[in-house]
Amino acid sequence: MPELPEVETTRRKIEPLLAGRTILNITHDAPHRYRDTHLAQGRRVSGLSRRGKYLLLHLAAPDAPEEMPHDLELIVHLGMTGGFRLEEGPHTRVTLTTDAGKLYFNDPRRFGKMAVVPAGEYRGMPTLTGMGPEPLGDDFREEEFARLAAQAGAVKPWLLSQKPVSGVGNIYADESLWRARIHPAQTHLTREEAGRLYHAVREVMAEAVEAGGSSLGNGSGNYRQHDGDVGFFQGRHAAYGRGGQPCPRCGTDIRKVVLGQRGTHFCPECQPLRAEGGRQKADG
DNA sequence: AGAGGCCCCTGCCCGC
DNA sequence: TGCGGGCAGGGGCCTC
Repeated sequence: MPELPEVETTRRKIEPLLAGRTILNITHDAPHRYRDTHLAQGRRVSGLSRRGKYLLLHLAAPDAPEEMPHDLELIVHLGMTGGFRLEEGPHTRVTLTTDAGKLYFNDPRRFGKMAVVPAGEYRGMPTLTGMGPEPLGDDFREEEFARLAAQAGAVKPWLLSQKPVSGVGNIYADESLWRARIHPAQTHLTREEAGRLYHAVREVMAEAVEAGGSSLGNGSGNYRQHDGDVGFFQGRHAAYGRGGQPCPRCGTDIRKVVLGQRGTHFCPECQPLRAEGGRQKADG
């Protein structure tokens, strides 16, 4: 369940199960995917935060006073199919045992990753190191976003890079571009286009978080929270997954193409590709 | 420096 | 029914 709204929903959902608990052990059979998890043993989970699509479990020494900052973090990335469960299943990859019980990490495709690191020490994790601002935070500023967008190549792969803004994945990139009426392959956004996209990203992310994210899949239950809850933002998708269906704004069939190796959905009428005509002087 | 391609994995759906 | 191909919400690494 892996874009920002799904990760944030996961964070909120598992926080009551983990906050204040002591980790007794973490077991798995893939040391290269789940690194140094033994370091979490005996630590107290002092809080759960999120950065982009990464979940961060704050790990404090057992005897550390409340006011002392945590010194280790368990970083969790859900990949494409990762999620937590209360019951063990055929795709359980990691078992997390605390003094309150067990929590299982379910991940059919095994793209998910975990690592225990010193707090804030993200060397060797290029995406986390180069992560752009949180889309719903005060650090995400329209002027800076527009400045970067003016220099960027195709806008959708640029959004997916996590550099201009964090947490945007394939669904919310398509939805944000649809809302901003910008073609996914548009390069060098104008100031007006960048402004529309900035606000679209913020709106889409805020609405999706409030909706509990998007739960795709065919009802078989792959994409849901540990307690069985599903998000309902998928019912509001205007472009993503709607190839061949009418655009909610103009009725033209949504087109599906491949861009940057990712399925990409857009309205050819509302989101025309603007020709990069006569070079303008970049004197600003 | 930065963009594009390929790879990591498994499951499911579709068409033949 | 069986099987091959294509596809899937991500990101790291390598190559130009």
